[in-house]
Amino acid sequence: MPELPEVETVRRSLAPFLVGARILEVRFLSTLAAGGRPDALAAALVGRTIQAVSRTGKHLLLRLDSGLLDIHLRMTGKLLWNAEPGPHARAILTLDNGTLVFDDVRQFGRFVWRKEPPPVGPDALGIDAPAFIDVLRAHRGAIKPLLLRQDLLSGLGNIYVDEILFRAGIHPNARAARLSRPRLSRLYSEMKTVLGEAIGAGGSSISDYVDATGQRGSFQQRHRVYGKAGEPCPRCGAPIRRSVVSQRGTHFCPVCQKR
DNA sequence: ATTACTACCTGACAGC
DNA sequence: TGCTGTCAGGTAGTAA
Repeated sequence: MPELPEVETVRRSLAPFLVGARILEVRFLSTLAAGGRPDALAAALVGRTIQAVSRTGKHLLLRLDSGLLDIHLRMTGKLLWNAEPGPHARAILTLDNGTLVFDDVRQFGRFVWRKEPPPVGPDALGIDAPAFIDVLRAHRGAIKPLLLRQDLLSGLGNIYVDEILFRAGIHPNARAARLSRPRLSRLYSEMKTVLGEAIGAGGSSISDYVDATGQRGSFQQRHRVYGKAGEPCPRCGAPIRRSVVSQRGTHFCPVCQKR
């Protein structure tokens, strides 16, 4: 589910409750969520105070007195403030001012205790244009798989890559190293624009994404190609096509997006 | 370095 | 109703 705009929306909705709060109890209802060692992780958290809530890429980071709790929501993870735990609740953190429930149907999400920030590339909202262009020109492959690589650039996922490539007029299979600097510069500015708009809209709620207070996002109403196979391209009217690129459903306009 | 494929999990939905 | 197959916002691991 969540890509950079959704994780950032969760961060913003959660930070006012979490910053300064003390962790009183941690219960993992699924050992998977704790990476297989729920007792050790719970012990590292209990008694600590949350000093800051930050984000890099799709990782939500709670800074405690002694390290970082790295929460990755993967596909279906949700963090819910003061919600009743449902059938898919995987962890419950009792704080001195409320309760944080981690809900995750598919159980891909993870809580990881770290001393250092997660090993991912520069955040898509933080990277500057020259660095962005250099990263992409340094690789041979198709542009879409490169944009999805979190070790190169962190935060983009399947929805936003398709939306950004559409707005930049670049075909998902275009070879990154063969794109001109002006086209990559355009890609950079469209990336910033799309991510900014999506955060402003509270993210994209395709099926079940909600922020920490249960609010859905609305950016799905502004998707131009994602999930729109067969519908007319908003720019030229040609039918949006769906293909598979690096094992991911890929949506694009075969007329507007050039290699 | 790049690409392909499998696996991890569960649920929704289409088609028979 | 109920079975089967496909798909899903993510990523790690292995092999060619």
